[in-house]
Amino acid sequence: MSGKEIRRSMPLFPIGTVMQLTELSARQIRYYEEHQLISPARTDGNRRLFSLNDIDSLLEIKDLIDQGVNMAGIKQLFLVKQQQSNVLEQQAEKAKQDLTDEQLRNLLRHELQQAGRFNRSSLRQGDMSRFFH
Amino acid sequence: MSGKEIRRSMPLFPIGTVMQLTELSARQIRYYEEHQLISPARTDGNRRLFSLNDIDSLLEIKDLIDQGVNMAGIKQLFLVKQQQSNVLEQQAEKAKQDLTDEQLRNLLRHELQQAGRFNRSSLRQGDMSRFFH
DNA sequence: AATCCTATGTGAGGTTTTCTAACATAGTTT
DNA sequence: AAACTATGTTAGAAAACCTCACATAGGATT
Repeated sequence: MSGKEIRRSMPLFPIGTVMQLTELSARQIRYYEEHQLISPARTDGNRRLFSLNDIDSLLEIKDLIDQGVNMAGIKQLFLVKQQQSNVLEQQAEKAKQDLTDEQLRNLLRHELQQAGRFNRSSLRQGDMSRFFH
Repeated sequence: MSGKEIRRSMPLFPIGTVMQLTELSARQIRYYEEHQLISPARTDGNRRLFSLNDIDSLLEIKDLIDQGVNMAGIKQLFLVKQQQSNVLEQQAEKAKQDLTDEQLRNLLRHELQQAGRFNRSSLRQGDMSRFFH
């Protein structure tokens, strides 16, 4: 959960924009929320505001639905994927603890070089990088 | 005008989101539009939709206003900057025409490697890269 | 000092967008 | 055939946004 994730999770888009970006109907988007596949933020006035992550999820949902997966299946897939990334994160964390100071410096340097780029670790291919260069 | 510019100019955000992102009032944003410092798109229902470029411009406007520059000054600055980038683009275009095929292949390869990253050529320092990693 | 100008605040009245809730339905699944 | 799933559609209400108009503080101009 570094800075970039905070940014990618910023609530920015109203449902109308998301409809166009994803080519999903409002009904579909709300239905997926109802089934807890996404959890868009709300304004004070109770209107949904979606993040880039939400849009990624919706595009992923759309793909899976096209492939015949139902709500339950998608939910499970999301769960697994989340666990996976948790495991990877933990491993990375653990690996760091085993490093020498020298190695750690190298690692940090490389991570810094990565900053400022898109680097989604998604199973999908064409995610939001389609919309922002 | 490559693909990425199309993306950065996509109308996405309603004024409410832009207000929060820029900490400008709706009145201010509309006033700057009235003075043609920005030209946000409109929905079918006549609501403004702002792009990432619009938000960059607004942040730039805000900086300049803080520094005491008035509307006319900002307008001139924007004009100059646009001319500048036009010149740069022309130069780049001209340079390409003078290249050998070999050099051209190299150039294209490098440009492709750049794809998928943010690379604003703005005078400002902290632009939208603040919001998206 | 009186006036004008610039940038912004505020409010009214109207329209668009979104909200929830309900009912409808074509395809599955049981 | 009955039930379920995913989606469409509609209605009524509320939020967000629109334009236009008037107000005003602080600078600039006369």
